[in-house]
Amino acid sequence: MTRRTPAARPARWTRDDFARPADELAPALLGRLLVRLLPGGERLAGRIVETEAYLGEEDLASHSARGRRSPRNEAMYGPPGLAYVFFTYGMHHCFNAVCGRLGEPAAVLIRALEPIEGADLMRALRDSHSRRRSPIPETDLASGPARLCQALDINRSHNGLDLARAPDLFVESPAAIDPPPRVAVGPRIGVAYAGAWAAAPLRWWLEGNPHVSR
DNA sequence: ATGACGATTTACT
DNA sequence: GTAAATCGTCATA
Repeated sequence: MTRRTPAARPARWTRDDFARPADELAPALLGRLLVRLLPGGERLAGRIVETEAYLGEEDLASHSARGRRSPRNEAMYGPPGLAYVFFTYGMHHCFNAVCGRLGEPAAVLIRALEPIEGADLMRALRDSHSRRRSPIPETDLASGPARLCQALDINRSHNGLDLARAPDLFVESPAAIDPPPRVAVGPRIGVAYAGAWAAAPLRWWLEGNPHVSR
C-alpha cells in the first residue's frame, strides 16, 4: 500500500488554512511560499519572511477600524482566502490575505519575501518601477510590502482574488521547511496613528533573515 | 466640492 | 537623519 508523506510535496493552501484569527495566521505564514504565475507561464515564488496581523474592527490600525467598510476595503469583509490589495501613497500597492470568519474584517499583510524562484524576473519587474542605475541587490527585491508587489507584479487587479482558487496567485507550503525558523515578534510598522494599537506586538519575522524590511 | 492623509519607497543633505 | 513623490479615498461641509 502506498503511503504518501504529506509534508514531502508542496501543498497549496485551501480556504480552511486561512480561516483563523490574524494573529494566528500571521506567524503561521512565515516560511511558506507566495507563488505568482505570470501570464507567460513564468513562476515566481518567494518565502514569506515577515508578516503583520490586522485583527478587525477593534484594531485601530486596521482599515476596518471602528467598522469602517467601504469599496476600498470590501474584500476584508469577504471569506477567508481572498486577496486584499490596496493602493497607497499615490504610488504603492500592499498585499494581504483575508482571514478569520466571513464578515469579520481581518487580514494579514505580507511585508517581505525571500526570492526563491524567478529572482531575475522579479528584478526586471522592480526595475520597471524605478530609474535606479545599479542592479537591485537580492535582499532589496521584495523586502517591503510595496516592493514585493512590484516584484510579483501584484496590483489592484488582484484585489478580491480568491487565493484558494486563483490559478495565478496562491500560497504553498514547501516540501520541507529548511532550518526550523526562529521567529521574532514586535510592533507593526507605519501605524503610529493607531494610539495604543501601534505598540501591539502584531508583526512577526524570521529572526536574522536579511530579506526582512528595513 | 474640498482637503488631509496614508499598513511606503527613494533620494538627498 | 529628513523630505519628496503622487493620487485615491474618506470625512466634512
